[in-house]
Amino acid sequence: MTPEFDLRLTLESGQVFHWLPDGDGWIGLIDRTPVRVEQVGKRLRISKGHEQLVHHYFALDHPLEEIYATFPDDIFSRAALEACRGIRIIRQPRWECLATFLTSAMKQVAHIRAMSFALRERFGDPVAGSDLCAYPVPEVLASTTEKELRACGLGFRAPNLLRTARMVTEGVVDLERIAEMETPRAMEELCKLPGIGRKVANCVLLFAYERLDAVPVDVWIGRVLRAMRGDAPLAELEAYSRERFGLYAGYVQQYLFHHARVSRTLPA
DNA sequence: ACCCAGGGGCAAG
DNA sequence: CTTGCCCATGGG
Repeated sequence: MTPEFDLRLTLESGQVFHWLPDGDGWIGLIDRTPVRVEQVGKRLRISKGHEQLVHHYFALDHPLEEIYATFPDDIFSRAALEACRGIRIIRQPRWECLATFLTSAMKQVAHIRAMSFALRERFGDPVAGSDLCAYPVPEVLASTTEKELRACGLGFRAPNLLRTARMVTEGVVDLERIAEMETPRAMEELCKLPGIGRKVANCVLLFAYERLDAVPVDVWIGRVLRAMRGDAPLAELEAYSRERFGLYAGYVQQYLFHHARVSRTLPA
């Protein structure tokens, strides 16, 4: 007996990029712990001993009904909620989330997955009891070369990941300390890192720092917001969405994003 | 062949 | 403060 939750939608909604289908369930790593999860009707089958970890990771404590009650009353949001009911905003490890979304710039979800797996296999530690590798720690990535990162398919993102890994390793930006900051200050801090702008920083704030009002405005959300409000610069669209979507704007955004992506009914 | 992808950064207007 | 352009790479 679990609260409202859709495992498949959550894992396929473009928040996280390393889970693998396994029969009727999924296998993945939560940081360095290998876990298997399967949803049977309303029940969740979780690999032995990982119940607490899985509940926390998938944020099953988020008050979903209360969150839905704050969704705006327009045709876009209602349709997205109808189609995506049960998606939760996952609590991701900070560095893994930051680095992965740094590499996401101008890439489709399938490519982000491919780069993530390449980096894990090339530079991450193998995890005992699974075929998966942990996401490489900043210290290891900091000691690679741009060429090695390009070999993982990173393209122009390679120098950014390398320099960001170095800055995090050197403590120029402290990912733990950001957790204590007010969101605007945390945003400012994250944007010091090369390859991290407002969009990626908002992804990190939403998926790794539990700032549930953060709205990453990518090309898809940009289309939805322009359909709702008319053309405007990105910064204005972000402010508009947080004002209009409220306390859980990041949740609204995630539903709009996934719905737009799978239905493809919006104007280009 | 052509277009686009969960953008960022920098120069120029 | 805005807009334009380039940055690699792979899939449709």
